[in-house]
Amino acid sequence: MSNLIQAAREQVAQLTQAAYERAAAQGLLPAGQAINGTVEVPKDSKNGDFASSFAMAGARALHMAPRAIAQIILDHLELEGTFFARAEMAGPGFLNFFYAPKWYGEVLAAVEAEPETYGAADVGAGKKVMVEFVSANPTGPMHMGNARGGVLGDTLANVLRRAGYDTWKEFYVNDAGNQIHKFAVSIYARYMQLLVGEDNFPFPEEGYHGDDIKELARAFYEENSDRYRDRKEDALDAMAAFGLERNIPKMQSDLKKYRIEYDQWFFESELHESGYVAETVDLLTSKGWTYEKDGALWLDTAGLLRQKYLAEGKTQEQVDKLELKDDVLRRANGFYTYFAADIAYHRNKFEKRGFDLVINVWGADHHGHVARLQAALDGLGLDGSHRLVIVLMQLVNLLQDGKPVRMSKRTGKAIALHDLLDEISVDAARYYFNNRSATSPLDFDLDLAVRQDSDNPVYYVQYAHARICSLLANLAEEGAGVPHASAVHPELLETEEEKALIKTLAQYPEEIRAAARDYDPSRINRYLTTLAGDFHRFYNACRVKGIEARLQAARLKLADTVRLVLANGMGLLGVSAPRRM
RNA sequence: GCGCCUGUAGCUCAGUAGGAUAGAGCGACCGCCUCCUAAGCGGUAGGUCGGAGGUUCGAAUCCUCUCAGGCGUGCCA
Repeated sequence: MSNLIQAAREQVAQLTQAAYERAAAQGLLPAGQAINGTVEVPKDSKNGDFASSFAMAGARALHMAPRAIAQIILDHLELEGTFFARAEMAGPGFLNFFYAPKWYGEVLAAVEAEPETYGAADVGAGKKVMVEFVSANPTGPMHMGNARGGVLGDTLANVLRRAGYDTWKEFYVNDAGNQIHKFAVSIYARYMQLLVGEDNFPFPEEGYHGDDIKELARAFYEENSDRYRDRKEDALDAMAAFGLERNIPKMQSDLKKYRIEYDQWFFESELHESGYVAETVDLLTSKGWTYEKDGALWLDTAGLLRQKYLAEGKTQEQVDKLELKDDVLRRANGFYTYFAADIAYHRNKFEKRGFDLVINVWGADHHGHVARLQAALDGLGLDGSHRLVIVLMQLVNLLQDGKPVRMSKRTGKAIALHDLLDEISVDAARYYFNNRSATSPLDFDLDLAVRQDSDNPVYYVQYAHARICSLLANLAEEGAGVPHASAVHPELLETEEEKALIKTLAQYPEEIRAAARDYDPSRINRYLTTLAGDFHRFYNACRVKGIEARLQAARLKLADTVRLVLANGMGLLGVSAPRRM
């Protein structure tokens, strides 16, 4: 049990309950009442390390004033040998508990016992979870939205692993379907323009306008000359393959530079070629969820959603008010839609590969697809409503000189991920894109980001780490090594700065747990900023070098413990922990 | 119209499963290195938590209504 906050919280509840029972046995309080008081961490540490609302919550059941109850509980508390040195009554009847030195010592020992994996939780219980993220179309370079999604997904997967999940990172490559056709048509148009002149061959309005398409056409021309001039159908197949063969490795290397590596790149084309899409659609048909209309095969999305919403507790009246629409799975021309392939892909995740939980990181502009995909999986008996979690990420607003720049892959104006990494460090980019929860839109001002050297919060955290490393090196030169936790006298760490710092160290497992629970890795950023701040304040208030030996040892141990937790957290973020700056 | 997300300090955002006097960073202003890294620290200024009702000992947090912004509502992906 390395979660000492949780352990102490539970102890408060037990101590309070035991005191109540002792008082009740003496007839001072009515016996046998079940009272659910909460145990909170007060905002102001003057109000203790924990506050129990037992007396207020029990006022009604016990027929007594909260403060009277609190006083009786207080008189019957037995704190000998616990994590707490004392307790007092305050305000409307709060019972405030204060840590004993023993607890502070335990925190240092807990980090020492498992520095690399400190913070581990078992909320995942070994469940197999897939995090699918970025999954950008391979028809062009990745943009800022992909950069944010990449950091979010990668960091989330790291957090979930630490929280006890068996995690798997995946990139879904949309190498089939209509947009690949448009991709090929675009390359073909640029290719023909090379051969006959730009004005003599029209570029399709729906095509991809970016310069990267021109470069692909030129490269294709250099390999094939004019061989494909009058063979458009053959050319499209060849060009699609050519473009993907160049773009996909580029995406892989860009992401790798960004320190993102996947367990698997899953190709949509495999689902089509193996007949798995057709099989999945047939399965939906056999379950009665499809019908034919206008030559196309439709999914009864409206029916599936009604069933889903009623199961979630919406009333019939509420459901009737919704405007639910059905979706096409197979067009009249025999081609399957993206939606059909997506259902098949997710069936594959659950049924074929046995994932217990699937998390997809999507841009918020795709939110309209969440419910219908979950409902379709429900229709297959895969319980998508509970096992498929979509983390919707608000989009990145790209700013230049404080003004918004429209991002569009079609017009080719997107700022590419590899351009970003030419401008700012991977550390800065990864920290920046994880600095807000997914639900809040992120402004990215390129001019600011480039200038953002010392202003960037990542340096604040890294600086704390470097400072500690330097401190440790200085003391090592004097022969003062970091002591074992059992040799530290925690009662010497008595300033507010030292105590606040240790409490923040103890908070780490809680942050991991909450980040995993809420699928919100940006908590780790905020936590590290807090920890670094607490350290900087400690460092400013408490000298380490050249003081009394036992106190120096205790503070040295504290500083080293902070170093370990900073490095641990930065590891989750994929940010480096420098020894000097 | 309907659906999802968001309204908290000048700006960008937190607010831990309803708790005590609502916080941080940036920006502004005033201070702190003969001493372990000043990429740091302290202080000041700045708020009717979009608005109105309701639930209860207690609401930024839960419910209803309402206002504003973003996104979506394809036989595109």
